[in-house]
Amino acid sequence: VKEVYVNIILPHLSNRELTYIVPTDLHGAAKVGVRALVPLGKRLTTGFIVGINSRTDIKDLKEVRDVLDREPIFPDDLWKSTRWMAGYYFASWGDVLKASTPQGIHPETKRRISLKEGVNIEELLSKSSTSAPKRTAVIKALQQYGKISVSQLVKKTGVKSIYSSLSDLERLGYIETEETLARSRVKPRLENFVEFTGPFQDKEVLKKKISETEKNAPKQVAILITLLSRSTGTNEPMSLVKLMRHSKASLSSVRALRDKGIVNIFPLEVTRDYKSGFSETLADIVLNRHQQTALDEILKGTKSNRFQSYLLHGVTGSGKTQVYIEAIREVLKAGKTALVLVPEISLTPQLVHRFRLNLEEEMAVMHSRMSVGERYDAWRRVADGKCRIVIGVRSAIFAPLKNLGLIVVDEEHEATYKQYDASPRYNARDVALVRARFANAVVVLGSATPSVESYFNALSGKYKLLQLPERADNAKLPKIEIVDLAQERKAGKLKGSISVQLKERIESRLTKGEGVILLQNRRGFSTYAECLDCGYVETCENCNVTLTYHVTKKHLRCHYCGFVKQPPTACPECLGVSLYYGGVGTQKVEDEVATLLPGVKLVRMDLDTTTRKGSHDKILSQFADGGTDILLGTQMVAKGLDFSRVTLVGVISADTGMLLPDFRASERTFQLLTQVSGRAGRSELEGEVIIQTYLPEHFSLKYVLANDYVGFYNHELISREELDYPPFSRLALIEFKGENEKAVEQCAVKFADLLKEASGPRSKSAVSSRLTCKVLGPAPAAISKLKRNYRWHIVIKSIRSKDPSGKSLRELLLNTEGIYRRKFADSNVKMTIDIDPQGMM
DNA sequence: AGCACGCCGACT
DNA sequence: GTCGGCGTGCTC
Repeated sequence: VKEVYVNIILPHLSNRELTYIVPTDLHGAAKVGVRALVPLGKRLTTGFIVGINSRTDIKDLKEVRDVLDREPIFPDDLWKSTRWMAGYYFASWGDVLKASTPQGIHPETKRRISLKEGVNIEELLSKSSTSAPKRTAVIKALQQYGKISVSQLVKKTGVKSIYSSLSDLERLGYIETEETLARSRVKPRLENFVEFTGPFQDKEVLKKKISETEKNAPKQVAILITLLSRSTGTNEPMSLVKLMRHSKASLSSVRALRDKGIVNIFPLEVTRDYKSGFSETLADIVLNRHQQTALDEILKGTKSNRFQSYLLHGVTGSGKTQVYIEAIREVLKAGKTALVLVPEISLTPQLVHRFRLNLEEEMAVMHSRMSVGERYDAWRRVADGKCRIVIGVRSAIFAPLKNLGLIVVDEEHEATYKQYDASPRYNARDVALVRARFANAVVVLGSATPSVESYFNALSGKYKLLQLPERADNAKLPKIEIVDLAQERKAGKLKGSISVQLKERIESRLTKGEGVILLQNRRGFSTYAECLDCGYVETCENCNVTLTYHVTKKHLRCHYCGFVKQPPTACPECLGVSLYYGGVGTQKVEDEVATLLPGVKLVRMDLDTTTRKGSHDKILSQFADGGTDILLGTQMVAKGLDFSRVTLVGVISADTGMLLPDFRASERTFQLLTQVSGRAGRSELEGEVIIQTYLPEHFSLKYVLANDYVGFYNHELISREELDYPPFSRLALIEFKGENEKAVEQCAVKFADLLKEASGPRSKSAVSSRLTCKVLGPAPAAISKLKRNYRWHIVIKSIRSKDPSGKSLRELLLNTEGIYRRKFADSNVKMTIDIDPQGMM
């Protein structure tokens, strides 16, 4: 009998493949791309088969326990994309594969621990309480929580390296462990439905029955009428919950009808589907000249069945969405599928809604607020080919669509496409280009304010540039005006953060019944709390940042780690009692508006008011139908909203992001201000924008004012070139963090030394990174301490003209990382590599 | 990640 | 010698 071996990739195990023997009965089932259940150490876990061999030199192999899929669960283009990601982003392929499948579909054994029956705990505790604190903590936790997993036990006790204590306790017979194989934890959701039984599907029979029942059971009649009106002609079953709600009847009434044989109650599988509470009616839309030209170009690409990429640069309100929709329509007609990426679903309810109205096609919506079950359902519907359109956030790039024809990346400049907090640290926009290449599909990157990198690529011919220079409904672009706050202050006219000019404009718009949007890109009340006597500023215990005062909760809070404390009654340094709440957050603006314009209905939209599911929709629909006059918020209010009644946009302070220590600070500011300005005047009503600033001379503002994207781009490009920043280089950010400040610094210094050695003028490396890479740092990060961890950064700039493919950067990093891990790595210091980082804070 | 193993200091 | 804590390194 021929032997069969498989190479398996497991999450967390870097990129090492492990080899297993395939038992004869699984020979047919083992294929590349399917998952296998395999033993690892003393547990069972799920891995991906990435190779099949008929021989191996490795001895004492374990056997594959089971094969979990009949066919590969990824289409080929996605499979290849995940492998590319692992290489490009320095992630383990296993981590990428895990990130690209819904949680809970990979079976794994879980160990659960409990106290053994009949053990004298008191005796044990008295014996070990002083000499063995860890054991004591474990026993007490088990006493309190019963049977729990090791990870929970670690959380509850706060004990690190718990395993030796556990094995001792087990050996001594105090505890026992139980291994359970958790099969897929997510299950299809079942809901009860109600329908008429056979005889009562006849209307005459039913009417007779209704009049018979009328006198003694009014509730039952209400149910029957509701069900009848809902299922006219079709006899379609109705959800039990809905039926009860609409007929205001109870379950017992429905049951009574079932017992009489009039209705059936039965479970049906339902998919947990995203429904936006937002509504809008479908207008008859005819593409204008520019839209049509752009669409025609895109369709040339889709018809060629070859990879092609486009940058759709359309001013705010130019109707990019309609171009996407028409392109998708054609792609579907050709029997292919489409993927739409958006920065954040809850911020773009109108986009999703417009897709639903325009395309009569099942679509899967994937966003960050979905439950595990919802994610699984959406993923499965796509994998089973039940829907051909996926619209979703960053991780939707992993949607298992087969026969992919088009990927749209809306607002391609948005930083949310980059995952920075966990491996794989990928940018979904860039992965979209790679995936489309593998799939021979078309990519459309859309934005009113393209990223400098993308516009550069478009001008250099890497992408085809498509322009929508006019607003779709002939609306004019808004008039933008700057208010110099420094001058206002000097003239003694400024009290608080709202200038006289802005106040007057708000009043005049409100008297006309029009809507106002106010932007202040800081949440909370004040951004710092300072003692007026000695200058002491309240800072976070865990992070090197100031605390924000929240007037709603009356506490100081850290926006990075969530640390909360009460504001001090006296200064802890000098015992002074005059605490000054400086810096302006949305809550302070809210207060000022209430004082300045009494009686005005304002709603605040920021992270603090939108934590609950559906709160976005609520706030927005209220504002849309005139229930509120002013929508005030952080950058949330700048994105994707399209309300015709908004005629005035006020920017409380344009300066919040301008001076951040990040090479993209100007770009971010330009984008935010242009985007928020675009919210004003979207129909016949002309819009105006007031931007308040202490830096009226800043070049970003000048181009915002002139509505001159290209001007901004040209200006910014020069400084990018001077400083070797993207698009002239590719960046790698290497971060070191840990609780021991000295150790973190030492690791960073060591790593930087290795880098400089390898990339310096005397380097002998084969593909020399000499002169192609520049090393910056090591230096403490801008936020030098975060969640108790000290942080140091190294930045590598790989010059594109000398290293176009990034090959020499990769080599430099791989070699250096190897030496570092072998010789210098300190387990108390965590090192991460972030390729193409978005923020460098 | 999850787990075992082995080293080392404190205590018997 | 033995026990308990902690760091290191392997998992086919």
